[in-house]
Amino acid sequence: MPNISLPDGSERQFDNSTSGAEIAASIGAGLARAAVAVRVDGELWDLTREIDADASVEIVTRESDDGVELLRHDAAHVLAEAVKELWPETQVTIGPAIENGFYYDFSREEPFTEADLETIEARMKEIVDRDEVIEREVWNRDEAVEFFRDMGEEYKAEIIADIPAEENITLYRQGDFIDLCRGPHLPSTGKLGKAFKLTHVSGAYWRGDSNNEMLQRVYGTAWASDKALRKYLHMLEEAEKRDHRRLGRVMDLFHFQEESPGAVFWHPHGWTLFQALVSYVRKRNAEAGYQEVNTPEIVARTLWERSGHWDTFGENMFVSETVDGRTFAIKPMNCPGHIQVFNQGIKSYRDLPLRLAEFGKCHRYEPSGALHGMMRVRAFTQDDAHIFCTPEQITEESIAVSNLILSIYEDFGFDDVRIKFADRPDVRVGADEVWDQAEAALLKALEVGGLDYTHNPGEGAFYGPKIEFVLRDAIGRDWQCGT
RNA sequence: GCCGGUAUAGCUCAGCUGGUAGAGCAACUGAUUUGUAAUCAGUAGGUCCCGGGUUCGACUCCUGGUGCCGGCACCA
Repeated sequence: MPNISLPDGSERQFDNSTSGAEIAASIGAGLARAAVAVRVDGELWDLTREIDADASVEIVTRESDDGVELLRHDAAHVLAEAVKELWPETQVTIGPAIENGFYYDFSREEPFTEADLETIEARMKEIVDRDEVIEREVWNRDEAVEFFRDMGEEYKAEIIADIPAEENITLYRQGDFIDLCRGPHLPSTGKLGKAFKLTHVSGAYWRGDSNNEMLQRVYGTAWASDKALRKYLHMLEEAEKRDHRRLGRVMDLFHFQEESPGAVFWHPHGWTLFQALVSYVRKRNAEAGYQEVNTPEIVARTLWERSGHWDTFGENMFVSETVDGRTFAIKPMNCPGHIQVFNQGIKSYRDLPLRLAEFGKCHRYEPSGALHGMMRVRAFTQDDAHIFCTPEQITEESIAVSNLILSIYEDFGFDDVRIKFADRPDVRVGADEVWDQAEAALLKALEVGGLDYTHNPGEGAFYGPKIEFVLRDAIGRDWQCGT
C-alpha cells in the first residue's frame, strides 16, 4: 500500500505496488503521454519500474532537463543498436549523454566515414519508428560477463567484470540490442523522437587512457523538439562566424604560418589590441598591490632541475645548447624566475605579502595535436603573478586574487566562469603535510569567498593544488585560463 | 603524441576513372551615381603544401614528411 507524495504536496494511496506510469496516468492523460521517467526519492527511475514502498515521486517529462538528458542517453543506445545492425562485427563499449548530445565509442577496424554517419542516422530513425520497448533486466554479474564474452563483446565484459561480484547489474534490452546500463531509460525507442543528428567522428582512448587502444567515437546532438535542434545547429553556425581564427584573418589582426606552429604573428591592429590588454591588466595589477618585474627568457637547465620542471616537463621545453656545452631552456613559465627575485636580499615578515607580477613570454613545446588557434599555443605571454606570504595570509590572499581574476573576466564579458578545485596529483613533490595545509587553505578561500566550485580530484599541479578558472567558448568547449 | 579528415588564385570552393587548372567573391581598369553585401564590361592573379617514386606525361596514382581542422590523451 504505497503512499505516494507528489511535488505539489498532495498524496495518493495505491492499493498495490505502482509505477511512475500509473501515477502519471492517475494525475492526467496529458501527463501520462509526456512522462518519460520518474524521480523516486530523488533518484531517477524507469517509468515502468515497480514502486512498492512509500515514496515522494516526481514525474519526469520529455521536455524537462532530466527528460532531455534521458533522451540523449537513449539516443546513444539507439546509435549503438543501429551500428550493431549495420556492422555486426563492431564491438560496443560505452555511450553517455553529454552536454547538448551524446556519443558512443565503438571498436571496429574500418573507420567510420561521413557517409556512414548518414547511413547510421537513417537506421536510428528506423529504430525510432519501430518503437521498440526498452526493458530493464537485473542480472548476476558473472552471468553477464559470460554473456557478453560469448557475444564477442570483450569491452563490455571487461567493464562488467570490474563491478563487484556481489552487486547485481542492470541490462537494458531494446529489440535485439542489449546493453549494460545503470539506466534509467525511456519506455520505448519511439519516445526518443527524431530531433537528433550525428555530427562527427573522432578517436578516443579506451577508458580514457592513452596506453590503451583507440576507439572510434561517434558524436551526436539530440533535443526534445526539432525546433530546439534547429536552434542549436543555428547557434553553431553563428559561433563559427565568430571563431577567433576567422576574425583574426578577416580583421587583419594576426596570422599563423607553418614555420612556427602555435605562435602568433601579430599584425598592427592586432598588436594594438594586445597592448591595450596589457595596459589594462597592468593597471588592475597595480591597483591590487602587485609590483611588476621581468625575468630572463633563457635560463640554465640546472634551475629547472631544481624547480622540478625538468623532470616533469623537460620533454615539453624548448632547449638551447651553447658552444661551451651548457644547456639552457627557454622558460615555459615564470615561477622560478620570481622566486629568484624573492630570494635576493633578506626579506622580513614586514615585506609580506609580496606580490610580484610579470608579463612573461613563455614557450612550451605542446603536443602537436593540442594546438588550437590562439587558445592553445607554443608561444604566449602570461600575465603571471606570484604572491609570497605567510601561511596565515594564504586564505586572504587567495580570496583577493580570485576576486581579481573574476572581476577581470567580468570586464571582458565572461560571466559564466567555472571554478574548479584541483587537489594533489599522484605524482607530486613536497610532503603530504604541506599539501594538507595548502589544500585546506585554498578550500577555505573558496568557502569564505563564497565561490561556487566543483572538485577536480588529482588534477593539481605537481607542486601544489590549484583553483582553476575555466572559460567556455561559443560552442561549449572549456578552456582553463587563470589558475 | 593518437584516431579520422584535409591542404588548388587574397577568400570560399569545383576539377570524373592521369594529358601542366577553373568558378563566385575580393583586387585592378573603365562605365554607371543608382538608398544600405552582391550594377555592367574588361584585366590581372596559381612552385595545384613540401620531398621522393611510378609513368611518354601527375593537381590527380604510390610513398615519406609538414601544416591545418574535429576529437582523444596531455595541459607547469
